[in-house]
Amino acid sequence: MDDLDRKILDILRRDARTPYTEIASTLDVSEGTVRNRVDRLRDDGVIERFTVATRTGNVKAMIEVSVAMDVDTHSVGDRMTDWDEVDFVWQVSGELDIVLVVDAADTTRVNELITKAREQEEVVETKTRLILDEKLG
Amino acid sequence: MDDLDRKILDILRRDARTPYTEIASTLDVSEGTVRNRVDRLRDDGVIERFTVATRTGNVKAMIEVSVAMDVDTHSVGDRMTDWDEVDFVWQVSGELDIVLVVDAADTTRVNELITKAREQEEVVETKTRLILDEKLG
DNA sequence: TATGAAAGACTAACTAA
DNA sequence: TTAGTTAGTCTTTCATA
Repeated sequence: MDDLDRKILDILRRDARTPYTEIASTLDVSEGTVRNRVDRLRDDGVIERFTVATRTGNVKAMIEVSVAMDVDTHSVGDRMTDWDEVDFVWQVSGELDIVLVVDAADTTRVNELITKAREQEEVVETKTRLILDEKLG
Repeated sequence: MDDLDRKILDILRRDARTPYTEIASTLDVSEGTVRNRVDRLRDDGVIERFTVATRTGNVKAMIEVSVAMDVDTHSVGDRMTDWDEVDFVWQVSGELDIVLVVDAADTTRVNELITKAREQEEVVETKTRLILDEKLG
């Protein structure tokens, strides 16, 4: 991970469809260099995947979920990855155990997701926070 | 947004480099249809951007930040987007105002980021939670 | 790093609902 | 009029030297 790698990643983060040729001329290296670097970054797991950032609904939110002491948070979390409108499921340290990042049509749908979370027998508490604005680092 | 759109998005979310021809044959439509749909989804803002999910460090964390009553959270948040290792800056509702999603080399670096956040004069409180595991929805 | 070959994406004209 | 298809062309990526 040197400076060139970081610059390539910056460009890809903003637009992963930028052609290697364009990245190359921007950074003043050859197309092959960019391609080799990207391949290596992928092999090394620095690039986890090429993906799309979407906004299918009008409301993004974090639903924080706390599960009972004696249950495996992973199995609860795994189940939630299958729910519609759930973009990410994070296992986190701290007060609550799981954070769902969701992208829903409206607040009613968010509410339905909260209800669904609360209906899981392992879930003892939820806290929800709307994501009012998102900016790229 | 019909079922075909959703299926295309699912595929792209998992691998945005899947060729249109491959998506097309998986979903039993023509390559042109996939391309037209993707273009439209992009124009409509459903696809915000093509990007890479990265893990440059070994520790991901949420740093929650609370700012003083009388300041504009946006200006504080905007400043933080420029910091290294910050992937996202969210303005959120609820107890704290801003969530930084960071990807740092180690916990020492996370700690340095927390310190940096606390050094901002508008910041009155921080809470940090490590992201122990991340799964795609 | 440079080049030719292969793969993929794009243009535009056409068809069907 | 809108969505889908197809054929031909152009661009990007890939493999090799």
